[in-house]
Amino acid sequence: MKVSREQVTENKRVILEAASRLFRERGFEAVTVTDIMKSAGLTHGGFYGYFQSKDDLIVQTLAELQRSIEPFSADMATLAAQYLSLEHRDNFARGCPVAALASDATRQPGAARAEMTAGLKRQIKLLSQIAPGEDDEQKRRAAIGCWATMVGALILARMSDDVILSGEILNKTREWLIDPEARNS
Amino acid sequence: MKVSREQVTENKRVILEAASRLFRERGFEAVTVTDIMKSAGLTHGGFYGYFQSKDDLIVQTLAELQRSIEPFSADMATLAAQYLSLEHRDNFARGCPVAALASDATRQPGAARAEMTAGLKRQIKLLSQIAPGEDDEQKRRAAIGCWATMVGALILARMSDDVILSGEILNKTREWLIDPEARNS
DNA sequence: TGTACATCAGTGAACGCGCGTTCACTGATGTAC
DNA sequence: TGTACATCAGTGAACGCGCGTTCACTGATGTAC
Repeated sequence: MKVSREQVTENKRVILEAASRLFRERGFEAVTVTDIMKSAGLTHGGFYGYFQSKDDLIVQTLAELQRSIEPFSADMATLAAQYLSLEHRDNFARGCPVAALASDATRQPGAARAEMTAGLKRQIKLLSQIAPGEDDEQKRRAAIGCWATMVGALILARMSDDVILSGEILNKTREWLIDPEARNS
Repeated sequence: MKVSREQVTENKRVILEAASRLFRERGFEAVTVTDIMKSAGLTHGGFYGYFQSKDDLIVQTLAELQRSIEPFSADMATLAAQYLSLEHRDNFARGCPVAALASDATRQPGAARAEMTAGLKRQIKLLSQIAPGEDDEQKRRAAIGCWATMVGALILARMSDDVILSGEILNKTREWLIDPEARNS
């Protein structure tokens, strides 16, 4: 049965939101079109009224995630403490898409890679604004270094099935990252 | 046709080697049992004489990769330069399994996660031996921090389809990591 | 050492299954008068 | 404003396909004498 134009707009939003959650939880391949539509309260057949293909959905989901990146209000130390928290580690669905989809995104075809790259550029630019350094060059270098460190540590912490090691990776990386005293002394 | 006992041992080695390469290139899901056996010069039917299931192969492949980690002879700066090189970025098949299989490994069932965790522990222990620091505590923290940074940077560099950005991520992270002057000054 | 036979690694057709995708149909929406 | 009709979003059965896995068969290996 046909639904109203407002409902169509809302449905597309809900489908993209469900896809965004499920992809981060289980990866692109393990999530089926039926899973996503069911999670959005619809049946699988209607999917192709909204998207050309599953690949198209992946691209639009990444585009949406990329657009939703906002400037950071906190400083780098606060951001690192949030990013490297146990809550973020355990919350795949609402957490960082780069960490959740790391190796999956790398293997996607062109259009998805392009959206991911646009997101990386935006993230680095925004991080540069709160990164330490005397000039733009130093700030950008610090932004890239800190960003790589946070993403890497979250991935390693999620990979470990030993909760002690997992927590240690998050804590030690945070200390190492934000406390200059603890680093090369 | 039956083959000799030596050939059987050799075949298992070749299958594991092919799996190790293909999994790093394309991920666990995208590689089929047929792909692996063909790459090892055999047909898919023989696979179940060597492994109980595809999951069993994944576990044994990770176990083999973990066992092959050797102590580092270079210092941290040299290691970072190798790890964050264009050659390593472009060579998935022979490169770091942690970076190549990051999000895939996280979603694997128990036995595979356990092998991955054993590998992480071994890697951190060996890196601690060449990490900077006045005592074991500091060395271990530096090992974890450096390791997270290298893994994260390689993943980000591989994610970007913009070669300029990709190279910049590798170079700036290397500078940021090994040059204390360039960091918080 | 040579021979006859049991063993079993490798082959490739076949299986059940779940996936992405299609399509005829349904019935509420939106429009023309 | 009310009515008759065209539109089209959503449904669910069905499709082709490729996957992991099984199995009857083949023929070289390894062994017993």
